[in-house]
Amino acid sequence: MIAKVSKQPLGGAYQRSTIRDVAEKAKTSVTTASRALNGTGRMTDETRKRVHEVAAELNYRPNSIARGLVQQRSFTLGLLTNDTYGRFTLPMVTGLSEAMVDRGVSVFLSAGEYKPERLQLNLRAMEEKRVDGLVITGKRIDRGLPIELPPMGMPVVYVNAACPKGATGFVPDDLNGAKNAVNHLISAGRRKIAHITGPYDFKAARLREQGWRHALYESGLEPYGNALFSSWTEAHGYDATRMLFSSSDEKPDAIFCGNDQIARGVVDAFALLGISVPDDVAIVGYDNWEIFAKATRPPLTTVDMELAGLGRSAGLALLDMIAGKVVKPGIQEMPCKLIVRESCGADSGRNML
Amino acid sequence: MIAKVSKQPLGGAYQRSTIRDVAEKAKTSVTTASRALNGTGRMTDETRKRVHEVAAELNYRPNSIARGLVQQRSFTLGLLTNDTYGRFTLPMVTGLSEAMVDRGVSVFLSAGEYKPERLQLNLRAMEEKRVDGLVITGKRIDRGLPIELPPMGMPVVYVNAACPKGATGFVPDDLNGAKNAVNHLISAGRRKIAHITGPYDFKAARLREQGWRHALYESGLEPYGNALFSSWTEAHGYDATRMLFSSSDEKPDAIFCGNDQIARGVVDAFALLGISVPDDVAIVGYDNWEIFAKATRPPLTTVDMELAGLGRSAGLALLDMIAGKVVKPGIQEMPCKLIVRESCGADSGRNML
DNA sequence: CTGAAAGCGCTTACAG
DNA sequence: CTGAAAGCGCTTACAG
Repeated sequence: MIAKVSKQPLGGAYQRSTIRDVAEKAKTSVTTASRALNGTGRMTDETRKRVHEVAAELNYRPNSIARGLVQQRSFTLGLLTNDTYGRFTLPMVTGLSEAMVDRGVSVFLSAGEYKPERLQLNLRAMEEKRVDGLVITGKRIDRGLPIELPPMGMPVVYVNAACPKGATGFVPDDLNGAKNAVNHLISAGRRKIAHITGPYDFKAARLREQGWRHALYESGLEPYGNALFSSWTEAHGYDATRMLFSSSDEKPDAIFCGNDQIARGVVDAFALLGISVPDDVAIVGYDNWEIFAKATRPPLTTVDMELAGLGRSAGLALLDMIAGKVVKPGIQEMPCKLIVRESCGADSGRNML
Repeated sequence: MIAKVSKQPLGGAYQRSTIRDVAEKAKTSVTTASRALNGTGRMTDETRKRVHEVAAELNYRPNSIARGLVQQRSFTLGLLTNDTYGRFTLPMVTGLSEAMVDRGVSVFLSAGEYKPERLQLNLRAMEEKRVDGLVITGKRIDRGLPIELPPMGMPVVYVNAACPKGATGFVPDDLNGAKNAVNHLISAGRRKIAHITGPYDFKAARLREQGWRHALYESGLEPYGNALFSSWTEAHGYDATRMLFSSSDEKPDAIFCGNDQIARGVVDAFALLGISVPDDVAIVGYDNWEIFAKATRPPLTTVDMELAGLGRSAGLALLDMIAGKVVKPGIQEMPCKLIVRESCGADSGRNML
């Protein structure tokens, strides 16, 4: 016997079975069918089982639109971002959407919209879709999105973006991420540790620089010169390295880099200079952007910001807010994880926390 | 006077105004308000204008859930992908979602779900949300997604993924993309053009190889040896180049690479070999993955698959299918675009079509 | 333990 | 030109 799975009206769209179909076939009321399917109410196991069987037979899918209308919940979230390249957004949204789908919640993505009007248009579409909450995410922790939120009431969570007072936000703990990285170099015996990083104007760059200083200070070491702030590019790592090694000063035995692209530029410069990594100089990057970190020769030891976990935590917090629970406001700093590969001369294959 | 924008019930969620509020305040029936807002029906301009003013005053947002219930349309799309890294998905989804938001349609993203059960779970969530259609996308054009679609009726479009018979799909025209790239090298005076690319097992690799052969054939040139198929990695480009240049044979004066990572490896190998790019050897990559193409020294001439356009076209086709229009089935090959930078020795700054 | 009925916020024949 | 009423597919007091 073949289950009746579809009723195809002439020329119309695919027609799904409704809860009425299920109720009729299971010889119960719609009320009871609804309760059986949702695991609520009290009824004989026999009734509940029968309803479930019929639903499976009819390939029934509850219409979440109808449910949303009565429950005043859409079981959807909106994600607003201005991170066009997607470097930060994608892992984040992966973690978010995986955690959400397990709870029956789907995520609307608004990607690559960097113009304020476009962002606003997206927000309006999400308002009309009655998203239950909003995740706002950016590519730097010290900038908000140019967007005007709907007047109060809609739960919002910020990820890797500036977060208004009283709101809830999640960012990577860059200070300690950097400290751990530098401590790793120190414990591997390095003493003259330089720092090449992104623009001073980025809070992430300043935090990582602080982490570098703190770790050295705590071990009684001096920083090797000042941090070299500039752009987050390979070119900066490359140029800064050539500059560092063209002087006649005492050379560093390690370089902590503000991101993996810079680290890649550093390693490439050493290759051309004939300086060996990690024998002569140890390198640590930041981001664990695998397409760089793994392709560099040698592969980079680097700090992973655990962006998927960030997305996941933000989503769960948002769900709590939606459920009416009180969520601690303020910025939550989530731990980063050092990924040890070969560029720092320590045991590779071993991951330190 | 301050517009009344919210009614905050005690402890409850933010309460929006409904079409009833608008109708009452504009002193019309709900029917008329609905028609005024939707631009349908006939009525005095005066009435229509009044309704719109009141709606703006109340900061009214039509409840697309309620509308969806009666129109049997959700104005949402689902995107299913197994491209965890997001290299292909992100530009695609950007193009898709930008085109959709302008038409009032939002996109559910299911990212990073590579396990069949997870994909299936996502699909079920989207069925329950009553998405109007599905975009299925992958990272290679010769593989489908391990997913069982709901029995007939739901419009589906495939992007950069294998596409079942009778379905509609969009892929980049890799054959002509490669031909154009090689023709560009030929017109720049190169005659001994080698090809280093990804695994033979990938259709994209085979198509690009064919494009290379065809372009050479049409100009009466011989391919420089056989294409070197292996992995899509920098390491392969690096190793293949060292091999090519360690033999005593006549050296190629150009290398067409199957992707930008390979091209990067090739250029890096030349840097260490002391061979000048583009003076001694010209290089063309594939993908226009800017993080590679622009950071390579010199920056890469490369083929852009116009993934955003692919996403956009797929979305528009899907909308047509949803509207009941007949969409030509089969695979649509979309043109690629050669981006000229400095690695091929032609005028840089000029983009050829 | 079970069900009839109201209602979520819209749209759309149908009637005037 | 305008409106009263039915209905989309559910959930949930309320009643028995």
